[in-house]
Amino acid sequence: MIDLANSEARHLALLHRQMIKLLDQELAPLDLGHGRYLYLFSLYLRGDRRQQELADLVGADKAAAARALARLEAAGYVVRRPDAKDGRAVRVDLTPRGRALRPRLEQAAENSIKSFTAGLTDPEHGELRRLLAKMAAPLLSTREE
Amino acid sequence: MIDLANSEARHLALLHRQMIKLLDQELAPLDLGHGRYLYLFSLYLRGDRRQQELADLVGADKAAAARALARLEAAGYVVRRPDAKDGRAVRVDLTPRGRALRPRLEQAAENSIKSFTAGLTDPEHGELRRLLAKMAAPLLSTREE
DNA sequence: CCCAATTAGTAGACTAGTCAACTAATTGGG
DNA sequence: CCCAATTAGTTGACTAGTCTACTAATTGGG
Repeated sequence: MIDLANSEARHLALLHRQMIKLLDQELAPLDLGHGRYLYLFSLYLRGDRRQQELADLVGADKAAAARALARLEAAGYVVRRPDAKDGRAVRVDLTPRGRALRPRLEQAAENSIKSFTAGLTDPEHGELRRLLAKMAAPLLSTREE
Repeated sequence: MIDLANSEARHLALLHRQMIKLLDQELAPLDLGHGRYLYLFSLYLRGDRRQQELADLVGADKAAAARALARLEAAGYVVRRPDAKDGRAVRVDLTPRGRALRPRLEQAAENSIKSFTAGLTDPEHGELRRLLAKMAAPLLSTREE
């Protein structure tokens, strides 16, 4: 009951906001923000997906995904076109420009994570990854790619 | 380089959003949201603080703090009045209503954290707390209460 | 085979965070 | 002792998330 103000809720919020700042610094030169880059990573794993699928992979709301992908399209990184087989769906794929971005984007993500975990030893970093993955797993449940 | 889309950046974002949802569910009956309750915890540690001090403790921007505290005042949980000694500053303190909220708020926070870490064993939960605190420490640096 | 239920996407209102520009008060060094 | 620099707070523009309500297309059971 004591020290709840100092608990994981507070630290999690603090660290997430810190991660956002680090990411935004790295991503700004690429005309990207922290709300958009994960869609590109999902498309690097496999392209040509439905919007809803991307929302699930990123763990965001479909409304958020729609807005993020519209901005990625405006930036020329993806194209969205109606699905030939399903009149409701929109298919999203990388443009050459989006594909060409990959190495720089991977570097940016790596730099951010390096700064983020600078205070931890390597084993601690590994343990953190494990714990976060374990907690996140049920949230991603069946939708894994 | 592989699996960056699955790395801590993504899991952290996912988990933070999940924590926000759990908190908002618990806090809604108290007329509170996840962006406001931490100011109350800071005031439970010690009341009658300047706004800037509270922003630092919570780890938020002074603009965010100003808005959050204005809403807490509107809800009747805190009062804000000009500092007698410093004409720039605003002092914030709990109202009786704000003080009376404490047990319910502590319960709400505890419930949220319990759901949040439901997938971890107790030792894992302890280790997670330790790692998050270690990373958050430099962000809170000198401003500890 | 048709209509009810489900699903994909969009749009609007809301929360909450950032940063930058501004005002007003305070402070400290020459 | 005064003016420049700093500090506290507010406001506005922006990002990004949520939820709800809506449209339109698809599907599946009777």
